[in-house]
Order: sequence, then structure tokens, then C-alpha cells
Amino acid sequence: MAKESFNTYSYLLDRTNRRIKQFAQKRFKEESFDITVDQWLVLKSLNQENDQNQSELAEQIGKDNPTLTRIIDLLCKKELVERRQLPSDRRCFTLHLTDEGKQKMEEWAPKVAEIRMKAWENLTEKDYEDLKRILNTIYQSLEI
Amino acid sequence: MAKESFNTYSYLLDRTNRRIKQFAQKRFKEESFDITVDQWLVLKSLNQENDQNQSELAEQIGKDNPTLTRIIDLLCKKELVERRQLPSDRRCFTLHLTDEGKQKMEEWAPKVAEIRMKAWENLTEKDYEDLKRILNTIYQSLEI
DNA sequence: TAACAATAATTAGTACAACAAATATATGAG
DNA sequence: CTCATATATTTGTTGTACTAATTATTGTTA
Repeated sequence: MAKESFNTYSYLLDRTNRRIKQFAQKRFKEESFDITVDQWLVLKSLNQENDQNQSELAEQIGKDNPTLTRIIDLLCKKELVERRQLPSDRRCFTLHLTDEGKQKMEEWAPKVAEIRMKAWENLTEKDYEDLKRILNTIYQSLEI
Repeated sequence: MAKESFNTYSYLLDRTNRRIKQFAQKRFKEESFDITVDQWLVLKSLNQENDQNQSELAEQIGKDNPTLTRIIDLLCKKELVERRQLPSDRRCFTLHLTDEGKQKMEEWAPKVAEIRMKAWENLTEKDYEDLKRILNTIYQSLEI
């Protein structure tokens, strides 16, 4: 294949990724979910596993610490998440959904699952598997 | 498949996309290419086809106009690109590589092609085809 | 114990993404 | 011609990404 073509794949990937976010964000707005897609990712992770500190959570969702700090700041301001000082290591906070956060998660989760599913509706089971494998192969080829 | 899994695919796609950009950016820096990956995309398009106005170019590279305006601003500041007023329609600019821009393109293009290729080196021809098909299917499922 | 390295989180600075709204100009219908 | 509409671009705002620097704390070791 011509070298030039590889630019095209990067472009397709970028474009598709953007549209997935864009679509979800638009639907979030329509449903009056007052969060971004990335904020959703954080809430979802905290809902599955409380007591994570920021570094663990950052690793979990694949974002860096400064980015996560800001997402957490925003979620705290919305009173969906709270930081708790860890007495055993005063450098750390553990992160927790507030009661309101838990309630919103119950309310939002089924609808979000539906919205997120939309992207994949015209793919076969084999397509999912192939996509997963291909993306992971790329990811590992670029180990930093 | 459980609905919850679909979140995972979005996550994989986002993560891989980020790493592709991240990798290219890091290599750009090592090679002292003083541009971002998105700026590269613009230069590349202009190198192939001069005389585009901003709206055409935005469409071409799949970014919206405000985003492109700012990328062009930066490239103009670096004196790689210039805006030329179109006498026949004074709302438009056509965009052109400067001499320095053309020179840099010649210098950078082969190396950039190599860098971009790195992501795909462990995939087969069939993988490329599958990936392209799958990404386009997703893109079209989310027509906005 | 004092000095040094490592870690958790934050902050600052720059850039891009997405969206809405504003501005300037052009075009078409009447 | 004039008004409404459309088009090209810019501006403002919020959020995310990456780098580098900073603060506070903990761990290590001479």
C-alpha cells in the first residue's frame, strides 16, 4: 500500500471518534444530562468501584492526572462527586459519588447505554471482535 | 452482547485515537517539526490543492469552521500559510502555502509518512480494509 | 536524623474541539 | 432597489490534552 494511504486511516479513526462523542453529547443535551461524555466515563468508573484515588482512576480511564483533576473539579462543583482525605496518606484523595451522584447514575445509566449502543448497531459480532483486536494492536504498536 | 460493553468500544477507539496523535506529536517534536498533527493535516491538504477557501478546506479535513480559523491563524503566524482576499467574493479568503510552507512540506512529508505508518505496521491488508469498513459504518450510523 | 528521591495532586501555559452567537458580505425574490 | 436569507469567517466560552513546574507528603539511605 502507498505510504500516503496511512494518513487516511488516521483521519478516518479521528473523524469517527469525533462523531461518536459528538453524537453522544448531542443526545445527552437532549435528555438534559448536564455532563460531558468524559465526565460520564468518570462517573461510571466510580459507580463500579468507589474508593479509588485520582491516580488509580486516571489509569483506569486512560486520562492523565491534570486532565482528571479538572474533570473531578467540575464533577465536585456539580455535587456529583466528592474528594475524601485519606488519613493514612495525606497526599491522596479517594473519590466517591455523592448521594445525588448515585441517584443520577441510576437515572442516567440505562439511557446512556442506549445512546452509546447506537454507534454499533450496524455491525456484526465479528466486527466488534475485529475492531477490538485491531485497535489494541495499534495501541500496542505505539507503546510510549 | 451486554449493553454495557458498548462503552468499552467507544473507550478503546478514543484511547487508540489519542495514542496515534500522541505518538505522532512526540515524533514531530523529536524531528523538530514545529507543528501539531492537526496543523499538518491542513498543510497536507493545501499542498495537494491550493486555492481552497476556509469552508472548503474545513469540509475536506472534517473540522468545523471556527476550529479551522484558529489553526489557520497559527499557521499564518508561523508564516507557512497565507490568506489571500478573493476580489470576486470579499467574504472569502483562499489559502496558500508560502514559499517557506512549500519548502517545509518537501522537507517534512517523507518523514511524516513514515511516522504515520508506524501505527499500522502490525496489521494485515485485510485488517485495513475491515477497519475502514467498520469505521465508515459507524460514521454513517451516526449521521447528524 | 538529615538529605535526597519518589509519589499524589495541583497549577500554569498552550493548543485543539465543539458549540453558539456575531459580523460582514453576497444573493435572490418581489 | 430593498428586504430577507444565505454564506464565509470570526469571536467567546467551556472542556479536554499535554508539558513543565510546584506543593505537600512519604520513603530511603547514608
